[in-house]
Amino acid sequence: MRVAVARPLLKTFLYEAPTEDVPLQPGQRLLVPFGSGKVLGFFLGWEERPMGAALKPIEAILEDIPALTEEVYALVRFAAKHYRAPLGEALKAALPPGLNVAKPMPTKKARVMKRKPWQAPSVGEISPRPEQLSEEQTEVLQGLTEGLKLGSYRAFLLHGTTGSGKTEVYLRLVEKALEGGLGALVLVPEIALTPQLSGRFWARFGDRVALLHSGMGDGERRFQFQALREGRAVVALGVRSAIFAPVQNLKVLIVDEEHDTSFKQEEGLRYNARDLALVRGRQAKALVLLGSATPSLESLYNIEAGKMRLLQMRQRIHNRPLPEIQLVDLRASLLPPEKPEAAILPQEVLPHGEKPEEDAPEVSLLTPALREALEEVLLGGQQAILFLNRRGYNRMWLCSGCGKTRKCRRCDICMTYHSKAQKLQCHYCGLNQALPEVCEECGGRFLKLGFGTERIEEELVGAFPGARIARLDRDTATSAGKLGGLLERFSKGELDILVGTQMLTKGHDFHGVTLVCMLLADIGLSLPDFRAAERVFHLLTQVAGRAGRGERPGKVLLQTYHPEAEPIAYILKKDFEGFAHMEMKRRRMLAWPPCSRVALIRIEGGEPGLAERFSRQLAHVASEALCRTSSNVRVLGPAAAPIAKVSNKYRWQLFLKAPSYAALDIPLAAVEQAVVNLPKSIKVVIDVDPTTML
DNA sequence: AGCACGCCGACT
DNA sequence: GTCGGCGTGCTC
Repeated sequence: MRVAVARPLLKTFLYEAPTEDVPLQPGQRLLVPFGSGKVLGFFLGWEERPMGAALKPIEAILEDIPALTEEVYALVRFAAKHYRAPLGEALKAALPPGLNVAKPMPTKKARVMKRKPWQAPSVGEISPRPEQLSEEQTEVLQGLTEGLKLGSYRAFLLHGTTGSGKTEVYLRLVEKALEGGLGALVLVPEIALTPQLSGRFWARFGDRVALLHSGMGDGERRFQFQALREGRAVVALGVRSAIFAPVQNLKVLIVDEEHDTSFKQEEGLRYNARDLALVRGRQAKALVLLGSATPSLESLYNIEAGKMRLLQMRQRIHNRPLPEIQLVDLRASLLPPEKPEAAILPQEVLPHGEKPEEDAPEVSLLTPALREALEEVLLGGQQAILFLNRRGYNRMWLCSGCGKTRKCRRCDICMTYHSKAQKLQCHYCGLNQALPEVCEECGGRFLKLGFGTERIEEELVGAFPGARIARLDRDTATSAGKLGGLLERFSKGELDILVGTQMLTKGHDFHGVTLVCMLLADIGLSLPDFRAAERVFHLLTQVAGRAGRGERPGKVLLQTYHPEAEPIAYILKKDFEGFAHMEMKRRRMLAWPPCSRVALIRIEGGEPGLAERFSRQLAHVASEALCRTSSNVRVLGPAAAPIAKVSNKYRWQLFLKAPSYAALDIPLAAVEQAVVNLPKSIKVVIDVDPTTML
């Protein structure tokens, strides 16, 4: 019998079948002897023993009913092939903790003995089921219901402005599915699976919903998985790995915030759950609904190609106005007129090795315009969200003597100063370092440059002593409980101002918020990634969307050094279509996705020269393979990765850019073959359809 | 990924 | 003279 072992090996293996006649289904979990030990394996199919081959017998069958349903098994096979991952490793990735190890499934008895029924988390304010839907909601839902009735594969893109009531559409669609005895799967971004959202599903569907979230304990996750597998739960709500959930009779798949990058798994089986939702939907003859206020260019491309139908909701519910967006030009508002560049340079973009002015004026992101707006909010008893996509206090410490910044000794990255922990921290590898008094190299004193959320919080507390202020980022929301607690306090009006990072941007529905400020919109604009502009545009739209979701209209302050930059200019015009057209034209011209297909090959090694040498070799191998074909695939690079060293590994990378997915196969196969002969100290990662080039 | 086998430095 | 470093190679 053919078996895939749960190891990162491209080969599969043959074993002696059990002597008695046992029915086995593809994907069924086995225990097999492998090398000197025993490992988890997956049954693939029956196969004759080759002449003269000595095969080991399998050790045990770990389950009677396969954890992986036939449908999920087919999906994983597709994913393993598409993303070029070993099948055994991919199958393992599709299983919840506890079932992805070489042990039998825990017995029913053990499960009954544990865990009282699952409790919905404490949630604060939950919007009740509205009696009446908006006109647009009704129309969209009608289109979806008709699609569902057809019982064949259909894909829709719901482009709904922030606050237009997309979540209610999802809930109603799931209701429809359940009425028809059908199962549903809802995927949300990592950070958006807040108590608020799960609370709404729980309130509507009770324990017919299984929640699948990485923040849950292993036992809980397995329990939820089993509830789906056994049909006790019929709706799965979860983050990207929930794409493999064993929902029975699956006929509705929903991907909320489909543009979000957290749907991409960045290790092992590097799948994109949004893309796999379309594949699974096709396989299951189901309806797939992708929703977003800022659809990805990939989805817009699919609309153009007629592969998906576009549904739109342009109005906010109750016809609430979209927030007014006001530009705050940091160049004008921060600077002493006689010395403009002095304040800009040290704060953000300091060219390599250049010394900043020592007498650079103290600047603050609490601009006069923002202070004024905050005062108004506080006087009116309303709430404000301040957004800054960077945690910590200072972005970097720079020696005024020698001009060098404090860098992580394991990574090619400036360390961030954290005032609460009194540490310098590397945001890439997590390394902490005690604070140096003066520069270790020249004894110079440090210039403490750049802003993080900690610094903003401190400034706020100083500027508005009476206000109730809290910070929400990875440093304060260290657990699901703390995150929920902060969100709940804010939602109940026990806080006036919340300052935070991305965590604040997604899916939250705070009705008291009338002011949102993007403290520094420029972050991310200049990343060397063809999606940089799209990312910034998405982020700014999402942030702006948090304002004015209640009775009172909202206002957004957008602070920037680059008001002319395209994503920012289009945000100010509230012109999604304009941005999308412009960006699509650019992608087409430069042949970047979605107008092409890309694979990234990253080569990591412990010494700088090693990674470089082998990346050149692999680039050569790819080019050679392409010489023999007529396809116009291009090999870009190799070049040092933008962050050239992470955790003491030097990183080089090259790209393959192809007109179609199929054209990537020849060069990738050649690279894979060459990798086998590389020394083991070199790590090579192939990322098909990468979401980030860093 | 594990795990074993196999050749070169600091210790009982 | 050994214990052990991790480079290389294999796992049905």
